[in-house]
Amino acid sequence: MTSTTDHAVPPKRRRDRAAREREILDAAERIFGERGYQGTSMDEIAAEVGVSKPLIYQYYGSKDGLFLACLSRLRAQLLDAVSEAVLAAPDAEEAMKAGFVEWFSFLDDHPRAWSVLVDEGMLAAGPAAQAADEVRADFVELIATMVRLNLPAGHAFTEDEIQIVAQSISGATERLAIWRTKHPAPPSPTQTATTLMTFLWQGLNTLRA
Amino acid sequence: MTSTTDHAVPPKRRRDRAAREREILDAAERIFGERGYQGTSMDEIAAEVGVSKPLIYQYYGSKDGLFLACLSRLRAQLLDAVSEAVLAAPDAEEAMKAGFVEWFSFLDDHPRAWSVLVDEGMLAAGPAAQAADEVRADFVELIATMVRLNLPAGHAFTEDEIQIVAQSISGATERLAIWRTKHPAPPSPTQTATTLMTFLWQGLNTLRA
DNA sequence: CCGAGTAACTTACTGGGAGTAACTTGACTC
DNA sequence: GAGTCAAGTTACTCCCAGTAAGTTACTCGG
Repeated sequence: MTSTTDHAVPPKRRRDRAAREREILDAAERIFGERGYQGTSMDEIAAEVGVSKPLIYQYYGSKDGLFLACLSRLRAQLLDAVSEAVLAAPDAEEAMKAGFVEWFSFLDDHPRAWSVLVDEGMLAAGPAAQAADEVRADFVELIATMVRLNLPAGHAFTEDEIQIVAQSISGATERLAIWRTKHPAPPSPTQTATTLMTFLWQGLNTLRA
Repeated sequence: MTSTTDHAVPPKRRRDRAAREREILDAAERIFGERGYQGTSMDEIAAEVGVSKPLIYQYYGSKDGLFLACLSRLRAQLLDAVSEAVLAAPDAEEAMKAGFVEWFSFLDDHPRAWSVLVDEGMLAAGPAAQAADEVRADFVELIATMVRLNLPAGHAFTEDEIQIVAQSISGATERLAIWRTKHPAPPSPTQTATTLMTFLWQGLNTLRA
């Protein structure tokens, strides 16, 4: 008598591809976030999902591919949050500040996301590098747009000059995010954003006053 | 007759520890610079030096340890070059600009060094992470010193605020260095430094004028 | 010149993890 | 219920970081 174990534990049913991909991505995001890229093995992720390793390879191609997929999704969420804050602001100055506040807040509220983002340097070499750059480029473009809006109509700035400014700001925010996580008692997102904003807006020279 | 093969090809003589360590470090720097951290195997470095792998482990402990040693030496050279430029300048503004010019120039002239520096994110996790941070911290400290010198004597800035500014500038320069390597025709070190300097000094707001 | 001691160095291995070839199982269609 | 195709698995290979245990060259006191 096939002792139908009570109310039928659904014993690992098959799911369609999209659902499994999401499941795998969720698990990967969590584990990468906890242990970092190097510290995570594909077997571990497979075990977590309750699936075998080759399935993950079938869907994501490689460890880099899976990591990149996590990275892209997280970056997109972050970009959405920041964009929303920026668009809701009344003027350029407020927009930039709101963007910074949201950036630091989001990272405070999503520590796992954060770890994945930090590890993206891992992809510096290899074929995934270019894809990783493109993901990051969205952010620089948002900043560049804000910078352009802040310049007078007939300004004399070249595209390279605008890029230099936008890249600088992007690099600054990323470094500050890292700094805050190592700081025993980091300044609040608002405070950090305010100081950064003042500095970027006024410049070093006028800070003397 | 021990046929002294002509003018004695020294057939792999032993060397004292310090000399071997330097030899290993040089080879490691070159290969890490060419293939990146992940793409380099310890066997490869060992073969390059003409020595067996365990010797490298005896001297440097681990792959991370060896990489960190390369990183430290390169960072020290870079810091020296930049410090010298900064100290030779007549005032704070010139000092900062000279520092930026030297930073970008050095990285242009030492592409291998550069690749290693980019890959330092590789150490984000693991026990080497803290050591890597300390190496980088020297740079931030140099910048922080310049920032402090530029502020009036009885200023009202907290240490955290100064750190925010210094970290931002450091992050900006690193990101710009990466940007320049991907740029098909990057602006010259002087040009990049000038634009960055103007932006940092005047601030976004005054750029409008 | 010779043995003892030591530092430089090697051979030969383990373990773990990325990636893959080849096969099986379940669900749906006609 | 036979055919078919996607979902999924077992059972490997290879590569590479790291190590245990031994061997060889140099040095220094006698």
